[in-house]
Amino acid sequence: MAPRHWLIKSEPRVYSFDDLLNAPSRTTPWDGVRNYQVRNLMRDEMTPGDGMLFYHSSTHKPSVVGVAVVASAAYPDPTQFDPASPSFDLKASQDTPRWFAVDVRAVRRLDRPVTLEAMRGEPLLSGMALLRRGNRLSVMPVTPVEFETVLALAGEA
DNA sequence: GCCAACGTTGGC
DNA sequence: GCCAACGTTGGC
Repeated sequence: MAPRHWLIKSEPRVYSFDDLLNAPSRTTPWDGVRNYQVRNLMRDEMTPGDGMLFYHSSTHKPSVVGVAVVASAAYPDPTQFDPASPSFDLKASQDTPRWFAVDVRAVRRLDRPVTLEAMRGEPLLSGMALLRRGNRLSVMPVTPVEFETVLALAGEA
């Protein structure tokens, strides 16, 4: 199957694209996801090599700031089993994990971040899941055209 | 800090 | 299975 594309949101005060660039092997587990739609996307649809747009939310100028890649298949999110983690889930067990994570690796920072405002102004992105009213998913699918259009808005060929 | 939108929970 | 209450997200 052709590689798919995704957009992942993160609050930069919590975990920024720079944090990912500075992580060992520029890779981190994308764990702590506690939304079933997102869980299903990660578990059932993500494939290593899928391209990702890294989006900073809840900040002055919400923007896509970097490109990343899915770096592992989905695996049970260890934080669900850790009573010390804020993402601990009493109802999850090793036999029947509820939550999944994938590893995410930074590819490159965008020369020019692509702001939410800029994306709203681009007709090719009019159907983008991120721009739909009321959408709050932290991971969502992006079409190949949308992916390339965002890169074009960032000044990349 | 406000508030709209939406997911989850739990009583019935 | 309904739905009100509550919590969270995230742009503004």
